Amino acid sequence: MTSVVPGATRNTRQRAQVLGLLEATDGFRSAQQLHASLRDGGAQVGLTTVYRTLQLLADAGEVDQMRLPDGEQLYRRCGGSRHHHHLVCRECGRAIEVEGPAVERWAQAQAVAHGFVDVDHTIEIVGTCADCAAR
Amino acid sequence: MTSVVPGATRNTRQRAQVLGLLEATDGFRSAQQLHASLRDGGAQVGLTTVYRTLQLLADAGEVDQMRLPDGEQLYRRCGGSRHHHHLVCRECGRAIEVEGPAVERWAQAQAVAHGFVDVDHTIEIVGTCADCAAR
DNA sequence: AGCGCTACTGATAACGATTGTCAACTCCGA
DNA sequence: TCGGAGTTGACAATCGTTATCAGTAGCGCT
Ligand SMILES: [Mn+2]
Ligand SMILES: [Mn+2]
Ligand SMILES: [Zn+2]
Ligand SMILES: [Zn+2]
Repeated sequence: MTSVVPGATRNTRQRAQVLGLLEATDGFRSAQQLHASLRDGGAQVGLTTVYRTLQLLADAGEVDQMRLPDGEQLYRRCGGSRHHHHLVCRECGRAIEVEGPAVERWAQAQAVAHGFVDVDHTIEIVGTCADCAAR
Repeated sequence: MTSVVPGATRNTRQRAQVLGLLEATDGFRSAQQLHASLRDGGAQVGLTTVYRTLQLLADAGEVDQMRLPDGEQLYRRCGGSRHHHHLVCRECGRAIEVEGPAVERWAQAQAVAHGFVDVDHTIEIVGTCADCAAR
């Protein structure tokens, strides 16, 4: 069942192209940016399909999602299956995956201490990368 | 200059009403929810003004902002001026302010280690509170 | 290889939260 | 009290995302 998109039942050209572009891209990109890149590259993919495929990939844990201050959704091919967070450049979108076992435990402990269950968390570090700062 | 909204030059009835409602509310609420509450309470305030006032308060650090998974913005009267984060109930919006000096240092250290400058971060813990879990 | 079922696609319309517009209004200092 | 600049609010516009739905094309089956 070697499917391009885990969870989906059919392998389509469009899904392969979206995932292919994500593989070749580092840093977070929006659905619209990805769609534009595909069209520019000659690929024939609808914007709706890009959104749908990204949602499938996100649900399957194959891509990470983050949100800009203005609410726009960004996507990025996700490294391993290990739980992690991101250090993102606010200028160029470059993203570095980071882990922090201590932070995970802290978040869980805070929630439990207040009687919360089914706990989740979002942690994002934003800054300007060395390259963009030098520019 | 005892203004209801720090940074603003004039004290208006509308701004006082918005801030007054926030004072009497615990948990995160959306601009539209706050507007509806004001109208229900007989207050005469436009939705646009509610948005603008919330933005002013957020810029002044008087309210905290967070975002639901669907992108909707939520606001909450912020306790002290100390930097902190929130433990939020996904059911009822109840919010508890939490601090974690170790987490702050971790985020800063991660960024610096990768050459990032002008670092910021967002940390939110989401779960179901004891009351909502019991329901 | 051919067939048929149905998942999938995509142009388009709809949606909904937020922001822009601008004439009318009202704080507030002089 | 007056004047004008900050503020308001009904309404229009924006824009990322989702819903429609008729047409298309994977893929299991024979
Ligand atoms: Mn990742
Ligand atoms: Mn707070
Ligand atoms: Zn950068
Ligand atoms: Zn609750």
